[in-house]
Amino acid sequence: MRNLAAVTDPAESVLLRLSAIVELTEGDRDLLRNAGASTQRKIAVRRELISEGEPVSRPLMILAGWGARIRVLSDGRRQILSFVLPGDLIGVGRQRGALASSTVLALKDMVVAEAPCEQLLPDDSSLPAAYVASSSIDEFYLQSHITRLGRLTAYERCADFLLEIGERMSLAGLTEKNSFRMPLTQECLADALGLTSVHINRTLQALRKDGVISACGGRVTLHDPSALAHLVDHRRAPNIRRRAA
Amino acid sequence: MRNLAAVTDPAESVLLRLSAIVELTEGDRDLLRNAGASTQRKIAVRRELISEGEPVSRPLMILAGWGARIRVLSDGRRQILSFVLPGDLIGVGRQRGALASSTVLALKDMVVAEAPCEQLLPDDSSLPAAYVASSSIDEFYLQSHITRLGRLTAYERCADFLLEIGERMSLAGLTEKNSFRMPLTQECLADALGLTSVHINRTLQALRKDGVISACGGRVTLHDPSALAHLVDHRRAPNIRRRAA
DNA sequence: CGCCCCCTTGAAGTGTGTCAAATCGGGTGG
DNA sequence: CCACCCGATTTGACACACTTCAAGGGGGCG
Repeated sequence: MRNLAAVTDPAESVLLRLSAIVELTEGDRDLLRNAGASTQRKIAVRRELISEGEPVSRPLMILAGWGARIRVLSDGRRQILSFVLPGDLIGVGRQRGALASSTVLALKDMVVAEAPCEQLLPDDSSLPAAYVASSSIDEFYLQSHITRLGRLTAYERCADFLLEIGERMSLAGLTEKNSFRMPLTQECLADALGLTSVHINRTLQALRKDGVISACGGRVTLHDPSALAHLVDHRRAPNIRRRAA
Repeated sequence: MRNLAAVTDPAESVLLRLSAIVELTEGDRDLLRNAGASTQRKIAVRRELISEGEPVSRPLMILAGWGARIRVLSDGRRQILSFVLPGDLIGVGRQRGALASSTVLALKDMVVAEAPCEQLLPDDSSLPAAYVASSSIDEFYLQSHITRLGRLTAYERCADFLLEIGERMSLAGLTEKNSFRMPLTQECLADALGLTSVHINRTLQALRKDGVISACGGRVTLHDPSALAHLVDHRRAPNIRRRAA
């Protein structure tokens, strides 16, 4: 049972996600587990994990909770650039001391830990490769988000977005069948998808009416992900080693 | 005269851009100039520099020409994710052999060369730092693009976009005062900014009528960049060492 | 000269935004 | 256990930014 494991080991999501990217050595796993156990700290809702314009701290791994990378315009308009999920790494492959290009906000209480430092790894470690691959996956999702905002309708944006989150939650071992927790308000969805919360509401209703998703109590179920993926021409991240299953 | 220098040394734009990011050693400059002279090749318009889903080749530096990173949907809709300009690096900090997440297309005839290989650099080289910083700047621009598409009006999108391109051209030493060449069709602009070419046309007219830009013969002039930047809440890339001037 | 691509313009349609009010649901205090 | 409150969701009516469709014009190039 993956979910039970996630409870026992705080770094479980990170381990799952990274081993879907590269083959981790046993040493790597220990390093991650140790870092997860010894350097973890909590970030309360609404707190900023990283603040735009300030020097970034050490690279972090996300053990639990949801965050969002955001930009806020001077008149209050807000854009969510990406969501930060358990298993994700942030700030790896950045030069130390560089200024953050955007703010990362905790949407739910989060637990984070410091990612093992790249300079102090054994020679046979595959973590450097994992870090590089992890950031190319992040870049892929940024590109997908651009395409969503630029060329998809509201209906397609929602569907495509839910597919992506489902994929990412699955990588972190946080799905059961095609269902996962998604503790986002419709206003958050709106800020991510470039719409208003009113329109998000109507669009989600349309998706439910069409029977492609159901949602209740912060839990989303995709009824037929592959059919939906085909419908909205959804692309999955390349460079992920598909599980045998 | 910077422009004359750009003619004499093919790697001039790369040198200018990278030295705005980090302090380059004399050895670094030689490496870049040599690579620029010895490994350069041309890419004809409409040719793909990188093809989505295929393994990426060696990291490249752009010596001349314009390219675009694109995604195409199955029904023909197209989104331009970013533009590739002289001085840019592409594919640095990616694991060799990984699959490309998007296609890079030459919009004009391009000249590219292989970027000096990270493994073969002298210890005092600052190129690794430059590569890392260069890709965080790329990421910054992706984030800006998301914000443009998600939360700005057509008018703001165009203005913000032109400011960004002006900034980048200036880094590569390709501006004169506030004017630069921009060989993009309005359809390209539309595909980048998530609009139709018809609407781009009308929006550019509005910008001209308001006296904020003028454009003729593929040359754009921004009449008062800082006022415009303030108007549309434009943000410049962090981590760029401003020239003393 | 004539073709082709790109830009330009007009008129009409629609997806999404705006504004405002009602309802729901979960927490809190009496 | 009920009364209240607050944020989130839902609904309706209307407005408008942007799209669509279609036709015309301009400039480079064979």
